[in-house]
Amino acid sequence: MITYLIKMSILNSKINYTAVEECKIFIRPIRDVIEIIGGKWKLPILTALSFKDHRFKELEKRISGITPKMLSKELKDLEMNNFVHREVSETSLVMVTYSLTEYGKSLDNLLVLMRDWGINHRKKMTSTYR
Amino acid sequence: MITYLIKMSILNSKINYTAVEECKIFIRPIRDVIEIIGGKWKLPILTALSFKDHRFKELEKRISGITPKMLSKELKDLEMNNFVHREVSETSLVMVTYSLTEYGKSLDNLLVLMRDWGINHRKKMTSTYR
DNA sequence: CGGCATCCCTAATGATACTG
DNA sequence: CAGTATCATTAGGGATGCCG
Repeated sequence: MITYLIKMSILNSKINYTAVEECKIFIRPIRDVIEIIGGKWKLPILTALSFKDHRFKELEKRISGITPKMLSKELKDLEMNNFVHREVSETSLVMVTYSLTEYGKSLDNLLVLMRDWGINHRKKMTSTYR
Repeated sequence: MITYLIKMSILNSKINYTAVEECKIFIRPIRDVIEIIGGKWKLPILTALSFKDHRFKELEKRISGITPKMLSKELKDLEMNNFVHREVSETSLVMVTYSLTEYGKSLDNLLVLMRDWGINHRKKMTSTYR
């Protein structure tokens, strides 16, 4: 029988595992993270919202190059994951305001770690090859 | 004049920043990370190599669904980033062995954090919507 | 204003066959 | 065995225009 063991570590442990484990236990949650913050526009949107709440049009103007279609799609994704709050207030015109949720802000810790790792990696790569 | 300030935090600080800052300082390194471990096959390859060194054909068999073309490409990427070491030894047949480098193993810390965040997020999402 | 619907294009991946 | 070459497919976005 195959023994199913959960590794606390992913790459440093010598515990055997099956292809199933490889996929489900380690990879899926990491993929989730990548899906959540990956793509071309998720991070620009999140950082924009971290500064202040934005209306749809404001975001569109601030994030240069984004189309309303993509903005709409990405905002929906972020809202579905509870990172972004969407609030409609009908004055005379339709007005929709997007804001970061507390949960959205809690992404920050992870983002900082990823950023620092990335900065370090880039340093390493550029210093190695010259 | 616009003041250029580096935020230690990404989403929790109220310091203003320009679109340039948004892109270059925070987003690019995070994108780097995503590019390095993203894609369909990078993580399966890394986890496979973490267990033991593999030859090309072994990886191809172990990682179900991958084509030699993709395997070759992904291995090249990983090698370029210094995560994977490629060693050719000519016995009677051509034999190429791939292994994780120490630097590749150092990815582990970050992967564990991402995984744990992802697991937690998935829990949160499934408990919320039922 | 805040979006959706439609068409379109390219880059990434897959399938298959082949080579040193 | 360890890949490469070629063709076929697809999905992620862009461009544009329209609607409540």
